Amino acid sequence: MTTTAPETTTRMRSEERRALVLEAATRVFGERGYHGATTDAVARAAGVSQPYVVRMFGTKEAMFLAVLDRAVERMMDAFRAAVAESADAPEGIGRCIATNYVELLSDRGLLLSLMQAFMLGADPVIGPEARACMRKVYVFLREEAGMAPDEAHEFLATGMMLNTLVGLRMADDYEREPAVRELLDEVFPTKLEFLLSLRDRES
Amino acid sequence: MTTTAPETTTRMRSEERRALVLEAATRVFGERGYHGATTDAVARAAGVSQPYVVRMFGTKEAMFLAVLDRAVERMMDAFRAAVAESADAPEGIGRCIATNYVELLSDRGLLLSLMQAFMLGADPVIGPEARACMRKVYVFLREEAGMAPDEAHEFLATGMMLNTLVGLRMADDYEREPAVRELLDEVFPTKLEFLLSLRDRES
DNA sequence: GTCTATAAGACGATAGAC
DNA sequence: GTCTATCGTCTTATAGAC
Repeated sequence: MTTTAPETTTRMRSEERRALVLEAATRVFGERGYHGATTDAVARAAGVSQPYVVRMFGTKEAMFLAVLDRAVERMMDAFRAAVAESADAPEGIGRCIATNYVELLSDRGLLLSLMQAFMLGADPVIGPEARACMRKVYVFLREEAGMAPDEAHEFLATGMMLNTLVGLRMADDYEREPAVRELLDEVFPTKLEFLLSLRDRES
Repeated sequence: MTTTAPETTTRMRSEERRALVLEAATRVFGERGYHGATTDAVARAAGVSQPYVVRMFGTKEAMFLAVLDRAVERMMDAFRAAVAESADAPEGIGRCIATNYVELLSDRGLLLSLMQAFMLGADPVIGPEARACMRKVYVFLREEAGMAPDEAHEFLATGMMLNTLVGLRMADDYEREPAVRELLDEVFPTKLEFLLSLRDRES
């Protein structure tokens, strides 16, 4: 309403910077976990100063919750897109969502940050928030994606396994270990090439 | 060889204490993760002093690796017992292992410590060790349990999901959230009572 | 809005008594 | 073998300049 042109520009740039830091935080949290990640590492990854990222979110904990919120929001967006696509797709809705799910790995750390949160159920602040994320996903699968309980269960189990294998960096052993090759060939039947390509990117 | 009676007694008590600390460490690492756990918390859980637990393992990292080793060893023991049992069991070997798997939850933190390690694939020391654990389990399922690749895959996926739901403390919402109730009823069809009973134990 | 400097606290590890 | 005391470091968060 009273928004002037310069003010809008500033706001936009500010939000862009925030998005940049949030993305860097997603990567760092995904890689090292909540406690292992430092605000300094996030700052360096985003190319800003450490006190600045703290200022931006107030506390490290609030920053993690923001990362979590963004992650689950993006995930739901991808799922919703998959449901829309699957209307005129020959393969089932499950496969359709699964394909989009694996592609979420492009957003480095997104699925891993979620997974890291899932391991902190005992935390008094992060725990409830993480449980809410899981509920959100399950309710989506049941109500919007129209899965039966056992379908949703199987879908979630596969997702957790994918996340775990990515967190483990199991692809690092793909060439060296025949058993690993067999496992990954089984788990990522179509998207293996994509997965292996992710290894080569920076730390 | 030169072992005297008193020395043996001392050794035994010493190993018992070590086992006690290892068990406490398993609980603490499982709950807070590698970085979130402090040597002080482990010490308090074991009822000894903080410098003592550091002395015992040299470093926090070495202590975590010892926890990891014990965890995977206990898991394989449980699996081997299940395979032996399944010889004259009507249900498949998968169900038999799965039953023993859920009962591993009694050893508080054992499965969660493993899962925490799986999220640290990027760590230069813990990462390779964690991948070795996963390989060990997969090779066991394929070669000793006689599972086909897709059976082993499904078994692992279910296991990762169980671990995740336990790490999330999803059972805390069982009564309050109908969706959670539905999910847990689906995932833990026979062992739900057992799972819910675990909630009530101390922190 | 973003930085430098730094305070305050937590943590892993060591020294040394018993 | 186990403790108390403590050092040095790392880390979050604040103060304040620009």
